[in-house]
Amino acid sequence: MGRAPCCDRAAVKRGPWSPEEDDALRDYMQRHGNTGSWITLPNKAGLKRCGKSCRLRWLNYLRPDIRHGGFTDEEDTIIYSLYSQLGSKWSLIASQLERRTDNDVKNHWNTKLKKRLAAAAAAFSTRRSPPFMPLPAPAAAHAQPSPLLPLSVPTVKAEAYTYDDFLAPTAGLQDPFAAEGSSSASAALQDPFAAEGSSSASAALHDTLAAEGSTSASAASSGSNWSAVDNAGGFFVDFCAAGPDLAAADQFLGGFYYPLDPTLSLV
DNA sequence: AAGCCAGTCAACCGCAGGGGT
DNA sequence: GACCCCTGCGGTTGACTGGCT
Repeated sequence: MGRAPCCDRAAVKRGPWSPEEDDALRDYMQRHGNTGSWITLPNKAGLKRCGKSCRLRWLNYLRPDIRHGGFTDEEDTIIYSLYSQLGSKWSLIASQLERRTDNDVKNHWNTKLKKRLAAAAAAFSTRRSPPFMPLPAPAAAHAQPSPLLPLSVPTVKAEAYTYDDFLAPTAGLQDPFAAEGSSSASAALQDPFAAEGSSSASAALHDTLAAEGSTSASAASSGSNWSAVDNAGGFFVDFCAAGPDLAAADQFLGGFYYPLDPTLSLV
């Protein structure tokens, strides 16, 4: 037995909303706002709709402060990055994007980004074996939540995101290696490229890959590994707690998609 | 012109969790 | 603590559309 339906299905209209219904809901919300409950709103607004349907229609479509479609490369980058950290926490991801709904982000991921990611992974796997994993796995797939959370992700930024944007220490950032007594590991995790003598993370990544003549790079220090694998327009960078021999990824900590050129897209 | 197919996205469904009683 | 109500969320469905044969 399932839960009782929230409303009488025979008495309410379902399916696509008509312009008249949109007008009625929009007019009601503009006059009164949602001061009461969504359950009682349909009656007050003269709608033969379920309250949940009204809520969804307003939040995902009629609300004036949202925009649809046309995701920018910058937004795509943020979505890739946050998905690698959070998994399918669409409301959290949407909260990092201006005027986007969770439903829109979810649809965008399922219809476009996921396919681009799969295509990039397939293209990569035909060339060589990745050092650890070619794609950041969703957080939900890991037994432990990423200790890198909460993220400090800028929501308004004109230029491409850099390595530092996503891993800069924040007040809430925990040092995953502090308990292990390692003083250098967290520093290495925060800037594994610093040792390369480069002033910028992207330049260091470029240099590292160029020096290796390779499409991937990795490094290990006392307690952490990082690895980067390329695709057409950037790199997937993963961070893992090192295993006993420092060569194996023991625990996935986080990762992000790092676009070397924001004007390029995957695939 | 008709049928098929894939892509897109609005909408639905059911569950989880918070708050009130 | 148990129960109920309501909201929020994520997974899924299905209508619609455009391209292709």
